[in-house]
This record gives sequence, structure tokens and C-alpha cells, in this order.
Amino acid sequence: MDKGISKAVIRRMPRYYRYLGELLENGVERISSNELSKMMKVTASQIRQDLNNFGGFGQQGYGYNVRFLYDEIGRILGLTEIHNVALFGVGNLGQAIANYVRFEKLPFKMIGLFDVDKKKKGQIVSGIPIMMIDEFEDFNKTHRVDIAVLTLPKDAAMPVAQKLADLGVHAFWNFAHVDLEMPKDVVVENVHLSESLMQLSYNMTGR
Amino acid sequence: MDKGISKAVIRRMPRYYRYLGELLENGVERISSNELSKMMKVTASQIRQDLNNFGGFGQQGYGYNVRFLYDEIGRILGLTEIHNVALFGVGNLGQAIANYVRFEKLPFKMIGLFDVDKKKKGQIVSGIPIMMIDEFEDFNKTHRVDIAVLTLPKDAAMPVAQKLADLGVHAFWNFAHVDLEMPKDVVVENVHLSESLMQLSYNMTGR
DNA sequence: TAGATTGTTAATCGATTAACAATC
DNA sequence: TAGATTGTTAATCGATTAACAATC
Repeated sequence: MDKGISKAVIRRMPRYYRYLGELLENGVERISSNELSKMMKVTASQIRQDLNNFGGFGQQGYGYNVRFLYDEIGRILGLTEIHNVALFGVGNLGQAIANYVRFEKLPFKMIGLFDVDKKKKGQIVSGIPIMMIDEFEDFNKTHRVDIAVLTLPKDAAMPVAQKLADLGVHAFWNFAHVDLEMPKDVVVENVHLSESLMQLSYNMTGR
Repeated sequence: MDKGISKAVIRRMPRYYRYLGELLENGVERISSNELSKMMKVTASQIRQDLNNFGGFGQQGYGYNVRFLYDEIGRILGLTEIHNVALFGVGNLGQAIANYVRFEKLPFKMIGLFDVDKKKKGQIVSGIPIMMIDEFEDFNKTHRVDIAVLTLPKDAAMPVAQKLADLGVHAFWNFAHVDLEMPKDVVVENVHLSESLMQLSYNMTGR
């Protein structure tokens, strides 16, 4: 029940998860696709189709149990185990992301911060001392790094990513303005802030 | 030549812009859809279809003039004029975004930082003193604010956005974990970092 | 002119929505 | 049981790709 699921579906899953989390906080026990569709402003059909990519989580005549569905989506999204995260490029954005990961109630654990700037060595950010990037190879021998965050200048991103991939890092959360060229067993999730800002700018024109 | 263009097309435009910018830096004068398609790993057909939503920017037998196309896409994306930006919620992420906007070579100008925390009042971030959110109404009388950045806790985002919308702010770059309910003449661009991270997590499983 | 490459139409593919039988 | 709502198939819609005539 895993491959062949479209990106469009995957993009919507975290949003379902968020809404179900809120329902849960509000003590709602069950919900129908129709009620949820009104809250989320999508069609009930889409909700049912999306969920049925992963299995039948509902019950005819009843709807969906909120707690059960929430947990199932969490499991689908891989939120049942802790992912160790190391971050590369401890500038403003890097520091913010380090703190973000730390305080977000999600199972991601920041275990290392790396930079090339010698002046930063040993500085504490989000409770972790900054190391030099060339120390990563040793660090990697004693720590399992599941995800590398790249908050680096664009020219540094590709070589660093390449090195990390060679050392066995298979997942990247990339904030640099480049498309990383990676073997296809490596997962890359891009956050291109400037592209987001340009889309906003586009949508502002002609109004 | 504006409305009716699909979101999918708009999402791709900033990427074209980035690649054309790089070609320009490398002194490339002309490029065919076929060459560009190989660089960008999309189909040449898609490139031509996308561009022809906005007009015929190429020339048969020649291809596209890089400089011309770059400028045209910049114009389409609304990058020919400066957009004034104010930011609400000067935490870690807010500070990082303030600096990001400042140093990114795009026509967005950070003109005000606002928070509710009295201890932050007057502190300088990215060259700008932090003001209190209740000072915004006055600030807004003497400054044109085109875009509001929301780097606030989720419960604060909606009321603040509502207030700002009432005061005439029509565009929001929203980093809070909520879907803002706004009249349809208001533009909202969401950056949901946690959803991005969950997508990454999903794609890591089953490998 | 001949060759190259666009702009655009037509064909295909995929995603969304509608409909309804299955079933709790 | 009757009513409600899912799971799933079929219909529609939209986006992508292919093909090629237009034209530089």
C-alpha cells in the first residue's frame, strides 16, 4: 500500500493530519467525510479517495473515528519513529530552523549543527554546540543521521550534499536555491522561499 | 493575458526565472526549449506551453533570447516594482525571514517589524527597530504595506491577519500553521514547514 | 533557401468529482 | 430494520505530452 501514490495526495495528507489533530484537541470523536470537507474546503469525494489509497479507515453509516484516523495518517507519514536531523549552514535561517525543529511537536530530533566558519565553532545554538563540517565524517560514525538540513549558500549546497550522500545520508531538507542532483534512492524535499515569494508577488498583480 | 492561468504553471515560473538568471550570469545569449528542457528535466513541450500562456517570447528557428525572456518572466512575476513588507511575530523564524528578505536580491523591502512582547520593543533586528503590533495602525497611515509576513503562533495568526486585512493589507506570506480565512481579494501564500517535513518523512519510509 | 525551432492543435494521461451499490 | 456514509467505479475535467504546420 505504498508506491504509486501521487504527489498530490501526499501533499494533502499533512493537512488532513493537522485538521484531525485539532478535532482531537477539541474532543471530537467521529467525523464524516462530508463534515470534514466543509471544514477543509475540499470535496468529500477527494477525502475518501485520498484515504482509500492507504486503506479503508472509515465505517459505512458512521464515518471516521478521529483518533484512529489521526494515528493512521501519522503512521503513513512516518511519524511513529524519531528521525535524527543534522543541519548544515548555521546562519540566520539555519538557527531558526534548528529552533523550529526543536520546538515543533513532531518526532524530529536535531542532533548536530555544522558550519564552515571557524568563528562559529563551539557556539551553542538551540542547545547544541556548532561543529565544523569536516568533523561530520567522524560524527557520522557514532550517530545515525536520517535527515540533513541544508541551509547553505547555493554554491555550497551541492558539494556538501554530495559528500553527505557518499557518507550515507539519504534524505535532504533543502533550503538552498538549487536543484540537488542526487541518485534516486536519495529523497530531497525543497523549500524554496524565494519561489514562494515570487508566487505571492505574481498573485498580487492585476488586482 | 492574466487570469485563467493554472497554479501549476505559476509554480513553475520562478524556476524558469532562476535557470534563466543563471544562464544570464554565464553569458548565454540564446536557448532553445529543448536545451532548457534538458537542463531543467522537464519536457520542451511543457516549457513552450507554459510560456505561451503569457505570449510568444521566442522566435522560430532561433529559440529564446535569454535576457529578454528573463526580463519578461520577471515582469510577469511582478518583480519590476518594489514591494514593501512588514513582518509580524519577531521570533527566531521571524528574524531569519527578516534577514532573508533583506539579503535576497529581489525587490522586496522590509519596512517594519512588529511583535506583542514588550521586552522586544525597540530592539534592532536586521537594521529595523521592533514595534508593538498595536502601533501598526499608525504606522500604516504613513507607510504603504504591500505584504504582511506572519511568523506568529497559530492562534495569533488569524486575529492579526483579520486586523491587517481590515486596515487594507491585501497580501500575506503565512508561516503559521493555519489556513487563513480571508476575503477573496486577499492573496495568501502559505509556507507550511511542518507539512514539508512530513512529506519528506513520508518519502523516506519504505526504502 | 534549407534547417531549426517555435507556437499551437490534437492526443494522451492523470487527477478530481459524481454517483451509487455495499454495508455498518 | 432504516438511515447514513463509506468504498469504489464511472464520468468529467484539466494538465501534460506529442506532433506538426508556420515561420524565422
